[in-house]
Amino acid sequence: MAPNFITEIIERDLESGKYPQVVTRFPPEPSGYAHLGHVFASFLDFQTAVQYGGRYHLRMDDTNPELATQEYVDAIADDLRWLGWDWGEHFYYASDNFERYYEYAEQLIRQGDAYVDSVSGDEMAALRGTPDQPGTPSPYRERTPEENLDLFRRMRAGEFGNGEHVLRAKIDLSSPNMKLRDPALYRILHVSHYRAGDWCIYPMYDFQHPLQDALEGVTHSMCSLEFVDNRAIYDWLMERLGFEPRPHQYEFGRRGLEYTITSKRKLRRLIEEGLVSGWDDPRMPTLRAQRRLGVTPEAVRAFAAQIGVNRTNRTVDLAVYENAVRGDLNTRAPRVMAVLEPLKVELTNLTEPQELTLPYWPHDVVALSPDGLLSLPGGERVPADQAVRGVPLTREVYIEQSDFALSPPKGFKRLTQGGMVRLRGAGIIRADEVELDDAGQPVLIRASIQPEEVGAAGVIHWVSAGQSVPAEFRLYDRLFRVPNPEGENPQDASSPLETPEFDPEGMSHEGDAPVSSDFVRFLNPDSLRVLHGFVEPSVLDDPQDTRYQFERQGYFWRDPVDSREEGLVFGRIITLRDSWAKSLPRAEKVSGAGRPAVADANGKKATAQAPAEAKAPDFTPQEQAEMERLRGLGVGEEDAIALARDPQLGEFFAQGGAGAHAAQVAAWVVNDLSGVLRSGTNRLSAADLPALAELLAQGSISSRIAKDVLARSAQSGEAPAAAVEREGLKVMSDAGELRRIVDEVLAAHPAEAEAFRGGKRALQGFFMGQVMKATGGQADAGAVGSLLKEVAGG
RNA sequence: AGGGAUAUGGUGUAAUUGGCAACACAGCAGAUUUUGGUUCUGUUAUUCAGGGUUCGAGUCCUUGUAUCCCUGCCA
Repeated sequence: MAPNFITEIIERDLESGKYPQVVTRFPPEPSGYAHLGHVFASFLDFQTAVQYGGRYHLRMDDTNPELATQEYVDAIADDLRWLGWDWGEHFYYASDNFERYYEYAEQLIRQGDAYVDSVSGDEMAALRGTPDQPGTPSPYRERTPEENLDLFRRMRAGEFGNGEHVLRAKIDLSSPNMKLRDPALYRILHVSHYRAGDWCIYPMYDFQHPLQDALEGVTHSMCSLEFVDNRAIYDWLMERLGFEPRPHQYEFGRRGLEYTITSKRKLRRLIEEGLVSGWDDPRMPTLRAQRRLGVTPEAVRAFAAQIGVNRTNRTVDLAVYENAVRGDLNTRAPRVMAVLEPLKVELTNLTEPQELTLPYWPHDVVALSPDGLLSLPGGERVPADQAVRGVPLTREVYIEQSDFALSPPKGFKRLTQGGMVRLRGAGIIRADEVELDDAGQPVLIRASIQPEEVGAAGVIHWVSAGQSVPAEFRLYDRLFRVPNPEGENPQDASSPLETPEFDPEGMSHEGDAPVSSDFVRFLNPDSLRVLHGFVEPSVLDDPQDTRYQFERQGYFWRDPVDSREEGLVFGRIITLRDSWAKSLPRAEKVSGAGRPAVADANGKKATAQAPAEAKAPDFTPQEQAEMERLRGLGVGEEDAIALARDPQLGEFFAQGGAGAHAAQVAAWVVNDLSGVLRSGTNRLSAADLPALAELLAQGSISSRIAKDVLARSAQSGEAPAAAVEREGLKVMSDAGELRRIVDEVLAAHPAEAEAFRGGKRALQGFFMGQVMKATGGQADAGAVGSLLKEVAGG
């Protein structure tokens, strides 16, 4: 996990001793299968704990009895274990603590912090008000604790029907944060829970989640950005219930993946409509599907590790995932050959069948091996010369249809009529005769093996026609044609035939169904191609879960569900990168593997806007008058605006009585002191500012010195001018002295100094900073600047 | 509209907290290659906009703009 704002917080907390160790948790709701979207969140939770020597919990957030099932619990835990996580005994269920939550709810009621409300759902929503309309108290808001307790107990006892009452926190009905307008804590739901049995009241997320964090001893509770507003409830609860030490919630931005959807509802729809074969259809983004596809846990984790963390929702380039998958497979998958779309070649001068011995690994993977050993498909590590398999070469072989062209495009490095090409490991052949079918397509090539000396531009793969194994090949491609299938994709042009009529007014008369926003129409019609071809016989001896690179085709493995000994089914995990296909015009592409031109996805980013003229801010007449008064004093325009609009700053400035130094004092107040003034941590007296300004005006201190002193005085309360006096601060402008320091600094950074002398002017700032550091900020910047220019220039 | 959050190359993140705008992926060019793969080398391109403070601003101040979240008895 690369450093991020959360690790920063953790390091601070660990250092200050706030917590003895980090405890995190990943809290999925068991109402669906884990998918690539969860990978990032779980990785952040788990890996962060690992990194700081803490522990991590897996927790099932199963407070909604209508959604949670044991099947999902098992599946999620299984997938996460597959990813390599081990939470030991720290596997929790929210439902294990229903009894304890209940006790805390009673405590809140007794404290007067919660009440039973008895209005309908609709009414409650109406009473909550709107963002600019404060809520109105429900008629039941002032029930006594006794009354509430009685009602709440009877709720639990099952005396009421669904929705008749709710328990609500009593917080603030007029809060601008809607979450704080007396959120519901418990609802009545006569549904039995898959684990907890016959409860009829269920805790809401906002009540349950913080409590569960606290009960587990979680320290840093990470969740996604949409819960920012909920943090107020979290903190309120922790405070009211007196948890100490207590967990804190931190929010991070979600990470989506291009060409992928993660909405449970939409994924379910794909299955229900038969658009994919199930939750483990290899095209699905679920972990089950990626497992079946053949992606390894190491690759998934490498992917997760590469994604950064911050507080913005972002969509990650699919290439990052593909890169992780390929990088993992390159050194994991032995090379063998398979022909997916066969074209028969007769080797007319091959008299006897041969058994070739070909290496599993290309030269570069061999070179990469640290111990010189290489894996056999079974996993055994052997010396390079033993990492081989037998491959039969017979008079009839198959090559790939796309590896022969009657009229080759420019740059074609494969077989052509009369041309030469190397059959991997079997020598060079020349196509002497081509037999065509009625449609003019080649059906048989008669070729002859040529001596090595003739040379060949390219190498193609092949299998023996008589001694290879028939197999089905499933070629998967991305499920969607567009990078953001859940967005609007206004520039969806990759399917010209289906492009709807452009309707600038957005008033299409046939717009009854929201078809345009329907993600299904972005499905890639070629996301699955099934081919029947042949694979070399060596694979029959290998373990079922061997991942191969079929040379020049991609990475494959046996479909763990559908492949049989007598009916091999290989699924393509991922293609090889193909810079040849990329360079070809669209029509000539061999397969649909090319990537559609990037249609800029919907609103992930502010689409560059015309230089919208900055609207003039609105000022009240009072502000206007105050600004003019300040301007009259000599205060700069920007500073005047700030002082006039922020009463805290304005007032502080006024106390200063700056007189002739008004402009300088105003600048300090606005630019350097606004932070401490607003946070209320300032100890500096405004009346002390003019004296400092006077020193600056006289030239005895620099503005850098003034700034530094100001910062210190804001903390200590000492008059800045007095601090200058006491610390003996003054501008250091003695040329000889400065030159000595500059030389020292240059000597201390020889590499940079050389680059600087060589003309890298950007280093000016670097050296200036070094000089300032060396002199405690007292060097005369102007003088140092000219010294440095001399160095760079001469 | 009220509140909240965010903004750095095409994409995802860094930047010693005011001092060389960097890393990875993608792109482009070249080298190596019995995989149009891999690897290696080089290279293009970035601080949302305007203003201010400063010797120096991605970072501080200010005014805007854009995007996302919040008005479930879901999580």
